[in-house]
Amino acid sequence: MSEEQKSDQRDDLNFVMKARRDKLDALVARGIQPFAYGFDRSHQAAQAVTLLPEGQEEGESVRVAGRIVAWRGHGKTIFAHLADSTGRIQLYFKKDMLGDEQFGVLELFDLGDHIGVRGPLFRTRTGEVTVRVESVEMLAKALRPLPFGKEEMVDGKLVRHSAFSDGEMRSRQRYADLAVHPEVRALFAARSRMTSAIRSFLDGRDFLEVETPVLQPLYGGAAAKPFITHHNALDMPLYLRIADELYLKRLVVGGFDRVYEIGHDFRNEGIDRTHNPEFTMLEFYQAYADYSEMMDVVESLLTAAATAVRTALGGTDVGADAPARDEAVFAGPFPRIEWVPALSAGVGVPNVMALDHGQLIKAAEQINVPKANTLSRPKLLDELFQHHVESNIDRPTFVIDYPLELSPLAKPKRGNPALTERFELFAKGKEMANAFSELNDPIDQRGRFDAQATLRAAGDEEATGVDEDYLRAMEYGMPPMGGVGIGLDRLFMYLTATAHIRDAILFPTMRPESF
RNA sequence: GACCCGGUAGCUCAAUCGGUAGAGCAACGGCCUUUUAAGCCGUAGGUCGUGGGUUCGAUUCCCACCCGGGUCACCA
Repeated sequence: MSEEQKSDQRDDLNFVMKARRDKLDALVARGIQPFAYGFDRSHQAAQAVTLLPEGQEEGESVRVAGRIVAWRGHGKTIFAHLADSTGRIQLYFKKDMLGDEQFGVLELFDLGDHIGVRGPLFRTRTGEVTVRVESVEMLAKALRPLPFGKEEMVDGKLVRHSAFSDGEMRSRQRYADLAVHPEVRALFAARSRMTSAIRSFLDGRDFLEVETPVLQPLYGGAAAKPFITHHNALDMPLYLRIADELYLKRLVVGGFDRVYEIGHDFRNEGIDRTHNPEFTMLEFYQAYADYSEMMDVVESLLTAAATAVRTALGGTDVGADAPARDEAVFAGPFPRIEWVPALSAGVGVPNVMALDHGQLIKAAEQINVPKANTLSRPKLLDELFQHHVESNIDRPTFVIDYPLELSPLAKPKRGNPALTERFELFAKGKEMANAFSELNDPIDQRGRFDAQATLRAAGDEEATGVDEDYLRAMEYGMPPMGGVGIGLDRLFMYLTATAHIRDAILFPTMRPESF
């Protein structure tokens, strides 16, 4: 930055920020360090409030720290609220108590400043537990006003006035969103608890958490457009992974019978209510298990995740209608319905697989699938299934035994090679998990890779190449195994009834702002 | 990518059938020693998303673009 720009900086600030800079200067002039190194807290806010038993008027002295979130001056007294990660506590400043000099410094305080205070607890006329402040320290001056709204309790419900509600700004400036919205913090805290619970669940079943490459020379394990980057020293392209699958299964070849990974996958596709270019995927693989064993695992895992979210949300206002809050939703066993009979019943025919292409197009047109006559048979079947079955599923339900033509990565079903040993878990009409008895025949696998390579050569960007290294691993002998993939953003959205993925991700991908 | 909606003060919003804009909160000054959307009096604060066009005059009408949202397409 040039000297010229630097000197101009203050002139560019709006009047609100100028006033705060002036206060900062005034603090320094009075010998007060506006950005402290620490503060010796005795209690968190929520904890301090509980220290004064009902009926007691005066209590012990506490030291609490946090952000000023409300400020009501009355001349020679001031009431304020201080908020930390646990909650808020009222502060009472009195000129007689602090003395002229300390009380005068309070003129230089603003909403959003971090301060630390010390003083005894007491109960105000209205019964609120409050700190009678005997000393106060500035911990960090806020030079930019936070978009605080005002709050009011109406019939026991919190009503916000002039709240920070612009969705774009809340996503871009998540720090501000979190700073002024305790319920947003509660939601993301619940997400963290959900992830922890999933880790504990898998760890408890002897799964090993591993880390596999995000930068990959070949991408695979799903059908999606990748992000491409370049490694300078090796002078070669690298892809950001679209799935963890192939590396995790290499590890099972290596003798780790149960592995899982929680990490980001990257797909270079559109952004909408349920898609973010990077998202959190859980994949886990269990040697010697088939898909029916994995259904039991998924059922327990989902219940553990829901319990964690329910516990974390606790008494907060977040997600009153969240499925996680209703224990009954997760009471097992989850219903299991077979793909072909379910769809046949939905369409109203004895066996949907017996329909020819023309009949499928007709059925698709009846439910207003656009350009139905241009779609392939698998795509038509999928459209029909989404409409007649998926969208009607409310409580967690396993759909099992998909047609082979819809499931190129799954092993054929024992006793019926037209089907595969595959299940998907659905809830509220959305896919929660996808799992198979994993293909472990390297000859079959090579054939499927070759087919992909042909598609790729024909211009299908989502088709993958032949992964010779993965085939080599499989040729060494890959035990049979069950594998499951669960998109954690979507799982969390379901559990908390969050409608937009951007509200389930702390920093969703957005176009950059110009500054 | 297509279509629709939006972008006005720090925040939440209003208005202008074309004559350079208002409110509440926040801010600033004053009064107020138990308030809690504190109150009362006063003050200040805006390149009306950006760039062009039409016009005596554009925040308003037209065009393009940027940013966001929605619907659709895409995403097995």
